[in-house]
Amino acid sequence: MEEIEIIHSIRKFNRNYVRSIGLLEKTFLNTGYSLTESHILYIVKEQGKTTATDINKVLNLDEGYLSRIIKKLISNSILTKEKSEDDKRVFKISLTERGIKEQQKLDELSSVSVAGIISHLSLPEQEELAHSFNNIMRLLYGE
Amino acid sequence: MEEIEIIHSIRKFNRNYVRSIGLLEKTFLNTGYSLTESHILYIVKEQGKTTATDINKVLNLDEGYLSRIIKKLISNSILTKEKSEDDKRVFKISLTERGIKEQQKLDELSSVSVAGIISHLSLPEQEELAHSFNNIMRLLYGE
DNA sequence: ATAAATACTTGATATAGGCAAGTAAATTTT
DNA sequence: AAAATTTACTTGCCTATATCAAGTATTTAT
Repeated sequence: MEEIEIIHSIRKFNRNYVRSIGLLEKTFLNTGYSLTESHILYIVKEQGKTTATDINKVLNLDEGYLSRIIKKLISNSILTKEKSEDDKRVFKISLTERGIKEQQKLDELSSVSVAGIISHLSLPEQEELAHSFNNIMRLLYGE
Repeated sequence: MEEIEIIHSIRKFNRNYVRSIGLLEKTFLNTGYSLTESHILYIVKEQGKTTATDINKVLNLDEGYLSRIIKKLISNSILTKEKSEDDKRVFKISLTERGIKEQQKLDELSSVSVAGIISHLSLPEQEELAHSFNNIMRLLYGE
């Protein structure tokens, strides 16, 4: 296979996939959260008590933008922050009770959405699909 | 493989890929065009003389939004429109000379960007990658 | 002839995202 | 140990992206 074909395959995928799966829409699965917000909540769930900086090691957002999103999520009682003991520049961020529930709801909705997208496939086909996605992850990000 | 693992694989990919490849950024590859604008130009190149409706069969944007983007691209001399003969509600849209050049530039930049992303891989790995992307395209969209 | 559907436009508004400057605390340099 | 630099986060200001609803003109269906 020539490089031009390889690039062509990837670009074709890029054009189609992101849009078809709704990742460009302003609100994520009509939840009232943006894709970025839902990613932040996912990361806070994963990392437990964390910091804006640590969140941004994953997301690489504009710092000011991230700060504002966190502020908003705090004012909506989804997140809380407390000043760190050892480094007074830092705020420890975590999910509130309500935040945990909301995150789980988003998680569930996301899974249902993906389930819908692959529902027309047989189980072997779904497995093949997962295998291809895993393959890409491994090749691009080494995991 | 269980369904939950399959869904997990896909969601993991979704979380990582879109962001890593820069498809969420406001301007596409620092070109001054948005991702959506560059998709529109790509489609007009592919379809030749076409219409807003036909573009939107691919992109599914808000009609008003698409109308405005086209308007902007026309005022920047990237696109032109002329009233259709047979259906007077319809405008035929096409690339101007300048539009053709701009589209080619975007095309080239996009390819270079993808080339960069896969540059750390060996050719066999790149082929495997392309194969995985093709596989996903086939399974999800039947091509 | 009337109603309904299609193709496109416009107004108003929300939200996402980007850039730059600024504060405060920690770390490094000299 | 004072000065300079870096790090963590915030705020102001702005633009672009996207959404929703209503409106016009033309075509198709009843």
